[in-house]
Amino acid sequence: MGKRCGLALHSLSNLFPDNTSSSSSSSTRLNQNPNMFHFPVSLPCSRDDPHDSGIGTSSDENRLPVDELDFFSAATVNVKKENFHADCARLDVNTGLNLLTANAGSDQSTVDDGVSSDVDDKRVKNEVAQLQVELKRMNAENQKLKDMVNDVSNNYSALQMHLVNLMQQHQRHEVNNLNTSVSSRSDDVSKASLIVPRQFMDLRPSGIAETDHEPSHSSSEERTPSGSPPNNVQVTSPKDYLKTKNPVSQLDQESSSFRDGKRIGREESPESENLGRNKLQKMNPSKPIDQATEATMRKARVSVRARSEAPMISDGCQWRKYGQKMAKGNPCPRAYYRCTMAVGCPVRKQVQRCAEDRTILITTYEGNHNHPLPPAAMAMASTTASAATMLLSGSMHSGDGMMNPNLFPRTMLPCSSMATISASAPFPTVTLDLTHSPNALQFQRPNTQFHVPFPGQPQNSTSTSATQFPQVFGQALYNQSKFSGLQLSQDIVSSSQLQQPQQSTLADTVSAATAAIANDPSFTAALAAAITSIIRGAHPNSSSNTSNNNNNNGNTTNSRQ
DNA sequence: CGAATTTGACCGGCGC
DNA sequence: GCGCCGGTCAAATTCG
Repeated sequence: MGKRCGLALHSLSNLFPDNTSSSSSSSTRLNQNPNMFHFPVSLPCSRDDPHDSGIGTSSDENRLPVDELDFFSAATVNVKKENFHADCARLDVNTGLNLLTANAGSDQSTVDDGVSSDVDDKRVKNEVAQLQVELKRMNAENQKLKDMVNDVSNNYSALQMHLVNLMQQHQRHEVNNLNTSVSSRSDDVSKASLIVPRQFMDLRPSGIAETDHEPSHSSSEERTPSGSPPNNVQVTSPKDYLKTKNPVSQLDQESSSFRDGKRIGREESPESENLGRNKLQKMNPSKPIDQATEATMRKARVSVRARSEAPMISDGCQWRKYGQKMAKGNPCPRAYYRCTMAVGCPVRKQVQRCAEDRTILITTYEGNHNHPLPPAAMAMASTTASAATMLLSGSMHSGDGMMNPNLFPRTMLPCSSMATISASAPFPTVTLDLTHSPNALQFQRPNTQFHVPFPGQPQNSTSTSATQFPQVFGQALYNQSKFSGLQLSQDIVSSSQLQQPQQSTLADTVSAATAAIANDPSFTAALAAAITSIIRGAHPNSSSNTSNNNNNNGNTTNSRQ
């Protein structure tokens, strides 16, 4: 978790450009804590008037992050007053507690100077005492932050449900059509694409295990996950993708999957294991859901479609090619890579060009890294994880009757705008499509493919692989905010893209994207959603991942011989 | 010479 | 049961 937070927040915190602030003081504060979890903390207190905060010290004034706080000023005025003290504490936490404390301590010690010759000792003691107090305060603040995150999460869920309902109402007639299509499902692929059983993945930690009572609406028309990417049929295989409950840990689940001795043959192949497990689950519904969950989680994939002349998208990770096959229905070979950044890392990816448009490179990621990732890789990983979370979390509500499962794609996906849930693969696959024009937008009904383009993606643009993910990143935040029911201007995404040099590294693009986002008032919404996502364990590089390392390592090492 | 890639073979799942 | 297919392995080959 810490890693995840560090990553996401770091990137975000870096976003706060000094240029956004008119005063140098704010920038100073920002610089002090580039890695700090400022976002939630600063919300209430932020803003321009340090004086109101009652923190009268000059140091406080200096520390005030004008710009950062400005983002939230409108929305948090009341909160500010109500939580005055808490805000003060937050300021202390954010701005560098030690400095403030040290100053106060020194002041106090100054008073003591005439009393004793042990001024230094007393000063130190005072400082220690104050630090302890501050530490307690910080702990309290942390707790508050957790509460805030929970609130955001709850709001997220509520808004999401509300949005779904609204869209359902507006699209009811279409839903009827969909239902008709579902009932009369035929072999026609186009029809099948309309059939969209709920998504079975629920990455939310708090997520209630979604019970899947629905009959299988469809099975995989194609076994190739990315074999026919252009047509992302939005169908899942309910029975294969058993319900999941706790995302917390995808990795944990993955690693734990090695416990059962079900594996036969190649034990290092997670895919095989999962397939077998899924199958087993079908046959034995009474089996603990955990196994099914594990299988589902492991099978979850994120596919990225991007136009690129490069043979492979640079995503910050190190990969080794271990195979290449000619996939059926695609003249272009499919290359198989595994992550080599750590021994036993279970992450694999497939790279293949689109049969219809060979300028489109389809990269499909599977699994979670069991090792720390470089910033660039983390940005990508978090983006894809966020995308998956955004889409998949929507499934949670399908079980409560709030949403017609068949409606899911038309409601959720348009909102998520950048991703699709593909049923063309035997595994739940989130497809991030970077190949569509920005104007083809979210609420535009994506025909039979629920292929939703990135709003900020230039159409028909041929870009280097390195330029793709920044857009994804910005889009991810955009979608996060949107999915949370909050509005984040698309300008953020667009501007972030504009700031991207064509040959920039992923880290640079991420920074640029985040910087662009920082200029938008609704940035907080995006951050809130992102944080929520992180807290929920959507981030691939979570501490839980680390805990899984051992298991994963054992897994991969269990080769045939 | 070590590392990375290539490529044919192998394995398991799945449909017929 | 058989064949197809996706995915993986590992020996052979290539590269730096």
